[in-house]
Amino acid sequence: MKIATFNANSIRSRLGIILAWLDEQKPDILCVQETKAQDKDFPINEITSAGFNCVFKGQKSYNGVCIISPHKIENVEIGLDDEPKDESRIIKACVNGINIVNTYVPQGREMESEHFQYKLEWFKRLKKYFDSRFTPESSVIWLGDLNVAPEDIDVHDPVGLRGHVCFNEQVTAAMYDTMNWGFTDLFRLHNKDAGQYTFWDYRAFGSIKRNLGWRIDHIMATKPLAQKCTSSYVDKIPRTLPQPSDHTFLIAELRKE
DNA sequence: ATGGTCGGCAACCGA
Repeated sequence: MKIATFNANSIRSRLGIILAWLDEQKPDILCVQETKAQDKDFPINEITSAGFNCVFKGQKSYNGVCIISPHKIENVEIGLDDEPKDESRIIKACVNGINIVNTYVPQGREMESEHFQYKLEWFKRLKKYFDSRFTPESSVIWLGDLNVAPEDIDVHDPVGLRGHVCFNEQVTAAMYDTMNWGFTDLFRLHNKDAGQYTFWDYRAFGSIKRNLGWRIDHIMATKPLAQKCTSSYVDKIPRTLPQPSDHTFLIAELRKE
């Protein structure tokens, strides 16, 4: 069982990359965030023509999430339970008996802003969401762009970046609190070294070449699934480049049984 | 270094 997550920053402009990756990697599940397409503009025909099922929810210009799988996608739910539902930030489905919760957590903008408080609150609401549907003994994968780098080893400059909306004590506590409901970080389970990133801010000069990265995308699993996880790693496109890259797929592999 | 660059979408917003 191969499960992956990818922040597309527009699924339409990354469709070629996604279809090539699906064809090559043949994952069981690919979750995408920041599809940036309204439902009427979502490239569903291209994806189904490639042999995949896909459920999605988007909005104009921003956000947007989807779940892609060659398998049957069942029990789809969109949005959080209370208002604002943020329908284009969370989509849930069941694939081969595994519950998949794909989230695009609000970025937060500035520490002092209401948007950051909203981000902290979002993690609390997500914990309730898990609590109302599952138990820690259920088979649940929670993955996506969580917009949090929890540890010093998850950013290129822990001193300079401390206090950023994606790297501070409060936001880490908020993420851990939701994780403590019953999730294990599958990537950290298999990788203890620093400097393993999933995101490079292209606004920073030469961020990719200089490897100014962040690990803000995650794949979490409840205990029963974490026990079956054999590996987790970041797949970088294009592969001709050294370590950092433009596009990163975070992958976790689970034993079938 | 308080900018930088993308993408959506049609003036700026968001990351």
